[in-house]
Amino acid sequence: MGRSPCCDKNGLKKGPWTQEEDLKLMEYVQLHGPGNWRTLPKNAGLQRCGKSCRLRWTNYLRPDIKRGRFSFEEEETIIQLHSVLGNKWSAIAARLPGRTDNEIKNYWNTHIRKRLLRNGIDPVTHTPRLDLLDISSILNSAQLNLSNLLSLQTLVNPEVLKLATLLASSSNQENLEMFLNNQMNQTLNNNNQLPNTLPSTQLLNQDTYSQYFSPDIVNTNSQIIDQNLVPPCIPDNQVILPSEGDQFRVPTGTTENAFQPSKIEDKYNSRSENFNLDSVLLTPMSSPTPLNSSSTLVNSSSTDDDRETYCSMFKFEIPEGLEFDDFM
DNA sequence: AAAGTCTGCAACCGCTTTCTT
DNA sequence: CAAGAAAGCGGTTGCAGACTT
Repeated sequence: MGRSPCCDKNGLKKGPWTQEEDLKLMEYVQLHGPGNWRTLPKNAGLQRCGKSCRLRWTNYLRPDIKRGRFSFEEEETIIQLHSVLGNKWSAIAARLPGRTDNEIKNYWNTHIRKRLLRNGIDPVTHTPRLDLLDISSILNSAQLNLSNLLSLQTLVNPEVLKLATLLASSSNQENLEMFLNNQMNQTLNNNNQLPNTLPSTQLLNQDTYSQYFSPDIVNTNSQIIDQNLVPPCIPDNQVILPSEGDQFRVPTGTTENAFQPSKIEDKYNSRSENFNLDSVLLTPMSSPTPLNSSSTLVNSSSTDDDRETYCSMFKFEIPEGLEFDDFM
């Protein structure tokens, strides 16, 4: 059988902690150390449940907690980690000494997220928001050629645009139109969030996938940098097609041949000892939108703070040992 | 000055994972 | 090994203070 209940919920106090309660908890923990939260409230003379005590200690009373405003460096770290880890607040907090997951979560929701939205950045995908654009008018009015697409590069999610370029350059304009329409519909269906996954679930199998793309687009799961966090998505030296739910990106500057399986395999086979194909494919390789004064997202009226935040989101590291040009 | 609205954050809720018996 | 509690975690809520009308 399991353990006995941690506490009788009846009659236990809830809500804000008083100074007296804080003192009792601090004194007890200083004497006996944190842990054993089940018996702590009774032993410390607190009318709280153990869970409440644990939260109060870890989020507020712990002596190593750094209080006060987040520094620029901390904010930048949060944004970068969030782009990789998503809402894994505890994982983010583990990399920010003195900050709790709750504090980071609150700061994200009340400050960073709002600023990103204000700057036209999707806080979920960390890319410019596709829904801010009228893709349908682009499709209806403009010739879908390479130069038109490239002229949009400062506006559209660069990954999507690159994929569009890829398709456009291979005389695949019908597919491009379908793809962009699907991106747009998906965006609207997802509360205006720019999707990083393929447009809809019925497309996410190998058969229907080929409606849109030739197999030279590699599944990279490129938002995931830390391989320890996920099962390897590139088994052995195989280049695999996306499966349901997989994410994909195409590096900036990719030509249509760059991701042909043979190219990847050649690169893999000729790798040096420390060349790690997984890390290459798992790492976002784009340096997406040119952040210059003509960008509509970072313009002359943006504050330095805004610029820094925006720029910082796209700092990705290229794995050591990778000659990126060789891939192109 | 009062009422209404917004903002930030501590604390709670409920689900999942880990641990103990 | 199973049952069930503790611990961990992310999402949400409630409230106090700040700000706006």
